[in-house]
Amino acid sequence: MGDHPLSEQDTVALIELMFFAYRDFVSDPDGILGQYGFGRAHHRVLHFVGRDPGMTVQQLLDILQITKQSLGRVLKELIDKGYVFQKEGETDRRQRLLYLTEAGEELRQRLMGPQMNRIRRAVALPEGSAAHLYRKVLYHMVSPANREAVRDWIDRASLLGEPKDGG
Amino acid sequence: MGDHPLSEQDTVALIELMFFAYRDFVSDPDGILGQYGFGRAHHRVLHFVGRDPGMTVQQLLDILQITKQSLGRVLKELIDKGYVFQKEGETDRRQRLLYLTEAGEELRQRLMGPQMNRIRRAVALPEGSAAHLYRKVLYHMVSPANREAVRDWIDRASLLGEPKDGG
DNA sequence: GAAATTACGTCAGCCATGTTGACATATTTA
DNA sequence: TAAATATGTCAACATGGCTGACGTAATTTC
Repeated sequence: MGDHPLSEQDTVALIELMFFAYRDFVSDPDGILGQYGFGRAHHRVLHFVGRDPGMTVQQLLDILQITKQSLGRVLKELIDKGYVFQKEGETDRRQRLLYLTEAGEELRQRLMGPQMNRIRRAVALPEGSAAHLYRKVLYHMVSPANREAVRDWIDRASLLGEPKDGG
Repeated sequence: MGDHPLSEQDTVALIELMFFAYRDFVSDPDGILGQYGFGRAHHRVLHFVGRDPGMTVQQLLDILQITKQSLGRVLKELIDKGYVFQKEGETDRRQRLLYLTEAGEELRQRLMGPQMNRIRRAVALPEGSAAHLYRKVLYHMVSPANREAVRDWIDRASLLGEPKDGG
């Protein structure tokens, strides 16, 4: 079942939909971020730190796949403006564990709202269980070399109900 | 059926997958583009012009949703390096209709190859008809205000088998 | 205990690609 | 003839990537 490859037509349509969907997907947060003098890069940091409070700088770099210099710039701004703070690691005092302040968590939620609505709207189709399939499809669109890291993140993140510390 | 909204957990996982998937989705073309001294912006122009040869500059602007100054820069480079050429409109001589040269079409195909593989791989799941659902999901992730334009594009592009002109 | 490695920060400069605002030219429409 | 349209271009600026180099504190290794 289902190993008829997609037609060229259909495949190209999906490529283009990926472009349009992503463009609009990030447009809501972009508008909010502007009010704070932030950009997309700040959003990513807020999001992932909020999901995994106490993560190290290196862990964040691994997820974002950018250089520490790029991260440094936005991280500094988030800290200076009071949305993120750092704590010295207890077992390894070289580490600067990352946490959101209350304002940071509020902003993170505010940014996530429209995207959650968008996802829920998109997945709430008469066909029903679109969510499961969609998740699989997006997962398989990640490069094989990155899948373990992505799966680790998703698995680990799903365990992070309560903040570990840092208030 | 299926109007139970997605759990917060699942929704956030999809938001993150969208980020990871898009990041990797554009990574293959990025590598190729580097060899030509081009970037993502050039890719978009090559792609859409190749899909709709003879389109006007304004049509391209509407699809990309960028300013004409931004487009102007990359378009000029693509023309100077011989991947795109322009033809005066026949009915309206103010227009500069856009076409790919042979080199442009070759590069476009080369850039599209890895993305087609990626989509086909992602959609070829045991569940079978993921493609249809996936298309719907991505479509519904486009902002309502943009859906008509996106649908128009997809519909129109599906009719463009043969180039209209321009050799 | 000295040396190497690691985690992190920072300075400086470069590049790609988006933005706004202003202005010019040719052509079409009213 | 006047106004609107399609396109191009100049200048300045912002964001967020990048490389390369260097510094410091802490940990690990020999």
